Amino acid sequence: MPKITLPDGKILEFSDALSVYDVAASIGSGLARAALAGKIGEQLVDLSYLIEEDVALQIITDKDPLVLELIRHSTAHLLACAAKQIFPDLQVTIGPSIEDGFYYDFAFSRSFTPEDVEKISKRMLEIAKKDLPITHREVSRAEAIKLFTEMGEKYKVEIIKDIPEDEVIKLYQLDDFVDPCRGPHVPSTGKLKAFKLTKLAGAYWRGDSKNEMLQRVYGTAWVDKKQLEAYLQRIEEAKKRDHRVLGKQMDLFHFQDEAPGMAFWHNNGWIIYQQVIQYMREALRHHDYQEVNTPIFMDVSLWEKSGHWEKYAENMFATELENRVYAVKPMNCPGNIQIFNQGIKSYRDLPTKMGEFGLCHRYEPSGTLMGLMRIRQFTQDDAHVYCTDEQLQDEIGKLIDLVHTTYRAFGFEDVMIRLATRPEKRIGSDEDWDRAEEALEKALVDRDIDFEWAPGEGAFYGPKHEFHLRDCLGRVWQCGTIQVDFSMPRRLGAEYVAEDGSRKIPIMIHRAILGSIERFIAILLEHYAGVLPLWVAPVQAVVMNITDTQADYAQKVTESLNNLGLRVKYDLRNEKIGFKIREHTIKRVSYLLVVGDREVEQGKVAVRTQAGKDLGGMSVDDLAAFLLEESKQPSY
RNA sequence: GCCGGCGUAGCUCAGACGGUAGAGCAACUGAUUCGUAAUCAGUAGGUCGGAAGUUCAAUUCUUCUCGCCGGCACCA
Repeated sequence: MPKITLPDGKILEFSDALSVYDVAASIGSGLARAALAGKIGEQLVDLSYLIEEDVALQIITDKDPLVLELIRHSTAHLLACAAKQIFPDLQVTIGPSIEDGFYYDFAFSRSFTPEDVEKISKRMLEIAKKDLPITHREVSRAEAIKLFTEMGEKYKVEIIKDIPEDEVIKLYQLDDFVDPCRGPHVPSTGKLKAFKLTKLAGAYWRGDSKNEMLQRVYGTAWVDKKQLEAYLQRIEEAKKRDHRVLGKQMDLFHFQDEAPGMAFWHNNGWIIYQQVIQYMREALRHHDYQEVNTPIFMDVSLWEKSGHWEKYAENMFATELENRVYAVKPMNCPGNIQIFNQGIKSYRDLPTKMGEFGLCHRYEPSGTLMGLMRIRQFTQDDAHVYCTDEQLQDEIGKLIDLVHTTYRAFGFEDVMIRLATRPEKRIGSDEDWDRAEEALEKALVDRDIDFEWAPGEGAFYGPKHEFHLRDCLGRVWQCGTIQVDFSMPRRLGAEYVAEDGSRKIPIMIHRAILGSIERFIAILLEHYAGVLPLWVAPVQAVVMNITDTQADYAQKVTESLNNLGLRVKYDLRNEKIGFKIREHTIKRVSYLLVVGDREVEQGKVAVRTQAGKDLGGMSVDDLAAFLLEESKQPSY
């Protein structure tokens, strides 16, 4: 006699066990038609789920945000079903739902071509149209293994063998396709109304590069066509703000074949670069840092001492000259310690904070390079804090605050934080790692900051906080890090004289806030779609004349603004004003200043924002004051 | 590094049973002097990423290679 509590508190009583679908039908035929699944407690269940006891039940329809995951997962099954029908000798593996969509990994004797994907997609549409039921049954482990062994699905057999003993094995059936799966799924293929296969890619079996590579087909799925279209539109829009596209439009930087993973910075881009560094430089001063600079490459012996040569050499560039091997720095820390080591340091000198805008080179695998986001030559806004045991916690806390202040200054609120712990490849004792990890965790907990654990992802010399920002397509990139290191100072002989006269080894905190300046600029560009805050914008305004008559005036206005330290250009070309406006709008110039006879007469300029807003006529003095105010650096 | 796709004018892209290529924009020249997202006309511009092979002939086919893009693995 199940008693069913609905979300509105209403209680339905039934004399016999019944399915979720039956409950929906008892409420109304419309609901029965719209129902896609049920939610019992926190658990999503199939419509066919049999309710035998008293439960709190919610009927899930396509209005519910939870349904997207369900639809995507079912669409992945649909994909596998279609693929298997077209290529009977391929093997299926896994196919989960992911953000915005799903994928399915297949093992096949040859590679899929885009045409294959086209065929599969067509078949998917056909099966969806037929509105075939998606059913399931429970089987024993032995039965499941037997079935998939007979089918030649060795990956499935492996998966089944890994399912915990006490878990029931359910086989979901969609047309002739059977897949062991936890479910739940939508009740029939007709519910899958809006999907599209999007990408073809390789992926290692079980995510391990030692295993064979499978073929992954990505897709996206939504509850209706309208949402699908909106999503595709969104992706198109996002691509327009790709920093690589903006880099060309705004004339910021370029890459060329001879220097893979290394940017050529043009004047406009370099202005951004310098503005960003300038801001950080002043923040350093404000927070009692020194600023230093160390060599780009040094004898390999130093890297042997630091542990890099053992743990990190495969990512380092090196060259042999004068019978000695020089390694190009992938990090600034060993060099930085050399500065700390000059002269004798007292406990009174601690904490010592040394910042360095250090140019690093890392030999990144070719397949990972991506615009400015992942490159081989970049500058870090690096710093090292040398402190005592007692100071450690406090210093970490200050750094977390500084990271947040800085991100806010650049307009970022959406920051994801991870705590990466000891990796397999590491130096230092387990006790040190314990202390370091605890200190990092405590700093976050004390501040009530949400974070995720990233087990095994720390640096080889210490655990770290990772601060992640998103790019325009939702990919997250690590920017800032705070790393606690007990090993490097010892290895490289850093020490200070303690109060009792003994020599002690300081703890070192490595920290980068922006991370790589290049990556940060890429994210900054995408975040603002190129329309940067005025204080970073490479061209803050362009003065343009309507006809030749105002050319002198335009030049004079430009000059007077530039004399105040603003970054203003003029455009006196013999072009219509609409043409000039369009061009500079595309180049993301912040303010467009039009001067015609009217403005010359009144000693004014007509001001228009990049977004096309007309701010009307302003006197040159008023304009200057306005621009100067807006181009002030944020506080630090 | 691995899987797949791509590489043609400064940019965005088209194209060719194998017979050495085209558009728009940009550039240049001229006309036009114009009020808030493209004025008109003309001119010039390419070892079709690089190397080798097949062929009478390769930018097109094959192999290798470099680079870029999307994923995967990696990302101290």
